[in-house]
Amino acid sequence: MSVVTRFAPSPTGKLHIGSVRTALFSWLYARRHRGEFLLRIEDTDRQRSTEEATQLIFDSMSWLGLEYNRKPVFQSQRLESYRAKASELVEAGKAYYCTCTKERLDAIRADAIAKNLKPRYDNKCRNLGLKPTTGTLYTIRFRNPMDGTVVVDDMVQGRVDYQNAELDDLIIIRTDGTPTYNFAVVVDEIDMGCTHVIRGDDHLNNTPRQINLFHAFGKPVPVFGHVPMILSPEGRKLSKRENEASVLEWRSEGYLPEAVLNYLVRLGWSHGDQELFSVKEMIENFDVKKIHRSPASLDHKKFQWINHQHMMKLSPAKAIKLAVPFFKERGIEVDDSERSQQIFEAQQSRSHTLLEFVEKSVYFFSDVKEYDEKAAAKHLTSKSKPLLAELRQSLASLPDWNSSAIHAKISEIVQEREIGFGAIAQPVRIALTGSTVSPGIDVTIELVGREIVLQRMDFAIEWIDKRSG
RNA sequence: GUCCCCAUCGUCUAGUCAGGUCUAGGACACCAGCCUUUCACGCUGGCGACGGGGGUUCGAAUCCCCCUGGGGACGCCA
Repeated sequence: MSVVTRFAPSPTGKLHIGSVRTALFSWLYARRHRGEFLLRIEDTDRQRSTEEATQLIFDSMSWLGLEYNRKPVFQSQRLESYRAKASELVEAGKAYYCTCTKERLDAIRADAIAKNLKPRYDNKCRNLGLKPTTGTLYTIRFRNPMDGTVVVDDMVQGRVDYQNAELDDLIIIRTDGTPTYNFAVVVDEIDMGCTHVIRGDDHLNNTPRQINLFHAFGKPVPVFGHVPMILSPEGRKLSKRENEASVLEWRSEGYLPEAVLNYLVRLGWSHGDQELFSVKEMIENFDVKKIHRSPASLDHKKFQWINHQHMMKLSPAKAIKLAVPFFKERGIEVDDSERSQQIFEAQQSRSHTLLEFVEKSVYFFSDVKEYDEKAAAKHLTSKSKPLLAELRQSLASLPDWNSSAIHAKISEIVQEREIGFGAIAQPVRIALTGSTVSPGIDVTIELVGREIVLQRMDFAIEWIDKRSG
């Protein structure tokens, strides 16, 4: 039988990276076994589900390249199926109508907690044989077995046993006719033909209930794999409110989708000592057995390093294409010219993210508005002024405008005057970029372009005059 | 409270299932040095962990028990 996995997020906010990782693992598992990967939107909670959140899920999946094989399934469009399935169970005596009010349920729950007992339904309606009547609110409850053991044979967690006595009769259809989570999931898993369910380990405790439901339907139970959660850098639970919990936030911070996947796949999973993976390598080497059982914390520095490694593999043409929107946000139009690509190549080893590349490269594309104060005070002085002036004249008449010719010219001046390379490089760097940080000065001069270089050097010389005068 | 899961450097992890080759390996970070026109990249070296206590065994990071610590579940949320 071929493998079918699925990702089933609820559209109630940002797409959490913990969820994204389970999506990745499910996707990887399906790809690895040449099976199918499906998407299901769990939107039965009408209060909390939103269109925007649904769109966010689609956007995240497509940005990451996590493609699903069929049209997404929306639980909200399957309400009739759930009701029909619930009726089936009632007719078979495996579920029953319950007229207990929310208030009564709250009361017995409060009572149990007060007595330090596990809160559970008291089975009041279990054997009443109630029939639905118009005018009274009722739910449908699953008749859970009273005794025996449910075994979860988990791909990640191993074998976990639960006593049926620990479980109670869960509501499967609410008073408004909508299904509850545990029920809808089982019906969907059956209808969608899911063979493997990989999800967060916060669902492990739901699994025995769901297994009983599968049994009630007489259907095979899928293979489960419960993966641990992702913790914040402080080792705490990652709240949905936190920005770093959202993948799309990572996109706007300039991270690459393949790097996000690489970072996430290494969180809780390993393949020997290998740190860097292409998507192809992940698929080839993915093995659920190697998923850790313990939760992992986020580490931004390592994420940045991984992103940097992927930045180094990026072709200049693609990098510019990806960076254009970031420049645009800053009001800078950048084309895909040869020059733009060379600028990326010059900055590639200095950029952890696309955003960092853009922020460090604005002076190539727009005016230098001001100098770094300290740097200017140190390097733009009456002492460096004649050096700037001499280089400016040489550059103005330099026959070949390329970095090696520029480098040769600077070397010439430096040798004549018997000074260090930096004595001239730093002042020029500040004149051209406003700061002490840039690619090699020869490359920087070349890529800023002759006309602008001359302008900025003139301005720097004037600036020195004004300062000292 | 009850049930369930987890526990190797600061972090991600290898090693745990089949105990010895582990005075515990790799990566990120950090520190020092090299390279050097700045910043990076790169290179070299350093710091740094088996949560605690009992067992079993000739031998335990690896197996068992207890403790501690962390997390999850116990909803007409998912």
